[in-house]
Amino acid sequence: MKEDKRERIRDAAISVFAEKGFSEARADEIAERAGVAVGTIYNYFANKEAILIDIFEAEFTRLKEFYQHLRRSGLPVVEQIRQILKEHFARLEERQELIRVLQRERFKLLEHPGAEPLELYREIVAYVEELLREGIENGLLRECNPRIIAHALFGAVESVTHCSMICSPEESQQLFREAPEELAKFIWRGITLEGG
Amino acid sequence: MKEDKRERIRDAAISVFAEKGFSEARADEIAERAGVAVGTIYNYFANKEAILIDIFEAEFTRLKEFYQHLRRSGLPVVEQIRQILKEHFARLEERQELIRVLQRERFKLLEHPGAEPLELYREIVAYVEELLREGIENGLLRECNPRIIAHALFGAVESVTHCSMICSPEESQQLFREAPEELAKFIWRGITLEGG
Amino acid sequence: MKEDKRERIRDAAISVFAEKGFSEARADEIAERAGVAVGTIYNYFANKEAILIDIFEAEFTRLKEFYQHLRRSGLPVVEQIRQILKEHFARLEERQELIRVLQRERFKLLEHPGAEPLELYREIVAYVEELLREGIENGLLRECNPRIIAHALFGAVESVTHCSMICSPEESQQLFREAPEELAKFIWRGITLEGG
Amino acid sequence: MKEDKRERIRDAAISVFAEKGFSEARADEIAERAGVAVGTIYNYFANKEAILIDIFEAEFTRLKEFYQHLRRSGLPVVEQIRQILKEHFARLEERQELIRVLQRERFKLLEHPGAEPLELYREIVAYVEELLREGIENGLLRECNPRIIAHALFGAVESVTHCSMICSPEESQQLFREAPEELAKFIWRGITLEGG
DNA sequence: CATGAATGAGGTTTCATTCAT
DNA sequence: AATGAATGAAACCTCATTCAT
Repeated sequence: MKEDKRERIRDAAISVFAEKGFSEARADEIAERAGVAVGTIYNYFANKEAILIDIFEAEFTRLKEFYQHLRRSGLPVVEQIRQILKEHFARLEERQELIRVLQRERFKLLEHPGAEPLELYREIVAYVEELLREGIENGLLRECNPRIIAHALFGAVESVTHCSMICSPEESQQLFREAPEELAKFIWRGITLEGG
Repeated sequence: MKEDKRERIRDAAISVFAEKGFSEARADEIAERAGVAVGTIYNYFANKEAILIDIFEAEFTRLKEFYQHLRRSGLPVVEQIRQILKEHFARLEERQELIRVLQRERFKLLEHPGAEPLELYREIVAYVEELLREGIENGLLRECNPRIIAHALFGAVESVTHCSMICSPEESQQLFREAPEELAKFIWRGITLEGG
Repeated sequence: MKEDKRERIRDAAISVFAEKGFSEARADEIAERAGVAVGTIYNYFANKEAILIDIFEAEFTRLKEFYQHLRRSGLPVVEQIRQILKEHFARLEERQELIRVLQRERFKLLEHPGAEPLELYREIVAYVEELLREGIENGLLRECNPRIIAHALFGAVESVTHCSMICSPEESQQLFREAPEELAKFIWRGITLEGG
Repeated sequence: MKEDKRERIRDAAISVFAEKGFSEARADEIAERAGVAVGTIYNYFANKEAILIDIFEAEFTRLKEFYQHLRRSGLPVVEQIRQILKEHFARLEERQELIRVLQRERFKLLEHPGAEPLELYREIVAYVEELLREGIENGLLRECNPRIIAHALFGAVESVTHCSMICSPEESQQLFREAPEELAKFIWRGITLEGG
């Protein structure tokens, strides 16, 4: 019950942050959408920014766990990358607003250089980077700068959100249906050896 | 002289927006960096948001012109894409702060659905989309959804900015040197026909 | 308690408006005199102008009720006019600042042509106008344009405020003592039939 | 030519003051309506308030001269009062905006207790007051407090402006036609001896 | 723990006034 | 004398945060 209220506040915050952006989001509105009084927010979070940090931390922790799990799975590199993409798109579909907040407010992480979320983000990218490196070493992927390509991979996936920004809701729906397959192909070709 | 002052205000705004984000940027600081009084800002722009919109509009207009020029050039698709990447990275290198603002505040465009900048952005992506479509029709590029891939292309390129966010200044420098080549390869493989 | 605070803010505003005029009245000073923080004002009123409108509305509603009550009283026209003057001067004595604000800022009502206060003001004058018309029909008052004379009646009464503006506090006091009687006579002679 | 420009600025100010009130009147708009640059205003007036003071002073000086002239005319009291009303209404008709400004901003005079305009205003009322006193002494007017009645007289006349505030332009026109006669009768009966 | 009225620091914007041209 | 861009003090209002109930 207690944790439930914290959850509700966070979800309400996600919804408002996604819509107006962090800075324009008012505590009143978060409280209203969460169905609590403004004061209650401050029983669970130190301040508005703490909610955002918490959102980042929760999602990045979740992602990190996913990657750790994946690594321990012992699946071949190819399959791991496939799983990553699958996971990403599944998450995007089920929690569009959350993903939108993470992308929209990502720059705020820089204001807390030593804090948890940025560190987690680094680790997440590092996992992918290492995966790519492994793939290269195993002769499965082509030679490349794994850090750059790891980011490019994320960038390509995230672009779907930007795309949905400029098209109609109907086009958006179609987009979300086709994007996983399209991007998987795009990325796959981008990183595998010719003829691989 | 007059246009010069407007320019100085805009550049100062870019610098502050890049650093703190639009919402946290204070008019005082923009004025200070521009070397003018606060009031002067409002002789050139209706309000703080108008500066941001102007920044978007100016850059997107510039980009649109570049794309129009490119299209009229009659260069082969391959070469056009090469030029686009070259242009993007050159711009990123010479105006990092500007690019950072465009990426950071892109979501604000949604608040002005009918306004110029969003329309320009649509046109820009549409150019790339059409270029891809042309390449596909000519048998130069593989079959794909050109809209999705157009965005993915942008996303991959933009990811460099995010990458530079999480690494040291030295790593960043190296990154900017290597990224163009790396991304060109990644994208090229991602869109060409096998063995193309 | 809550309504009490709203009241205190309104009264403080009346005091400042009377002294400096609406436009020169600063929100800080209203808050200070009301014994609240600036922000508290805006928990009760949308903005500074809303306080003024509220002042007009409250007083005009009060007046309208007085006139409605009077009309239902069935008193003879003569007595009704006597009551109106009595009421006016009593109100002037007990709430000089309020009356001063109503007179001073009356022109601001024109900026809200369809709003409540102007409408109430119209109704109030209309009551007097009709009363005069009734008196004329009954042969108690001389033939006249009741609308013009209704306004003239108000104007004459209000002039006391202007008079007090240009004389010393001592003279003012004497003025307030003598004015009711003097004006009653003046008005009475002005509207009754010769020898009435 | 020089005096002409000063005049144009003053007239423009009257027009803006009448419309928006002194405090809401912007120097830019006065300049625009006067057909000069903002800076030019300050070559002729020390500041915005000085224009208002000047407007008051000019009109009150004019009025004072009229009253002085009248007094020296040796006309009978009755005729003098008739002339005063005639003059008032003529002025109201030819310079409605000016009259509106004088009435609207009259309270600002209190902020300059020792200044010329308030002094002139005192003198003007004093003339009428004395005229009334003379009439009473001569047995032409009824016994009354001449100061109060002098103000009441002004108040009644000024009420026409307020009346025109709440009615349609067409009603206003009719009002201005009928008011002089109506008010003259009202006032005359209010101050003369019964059967006078 | 929950509430929500109160707080007041702080930011945006306005606009009277100046002064270099 | 005329100009109008530049100035910056000042005012309104917002809204994250607190704390008494």
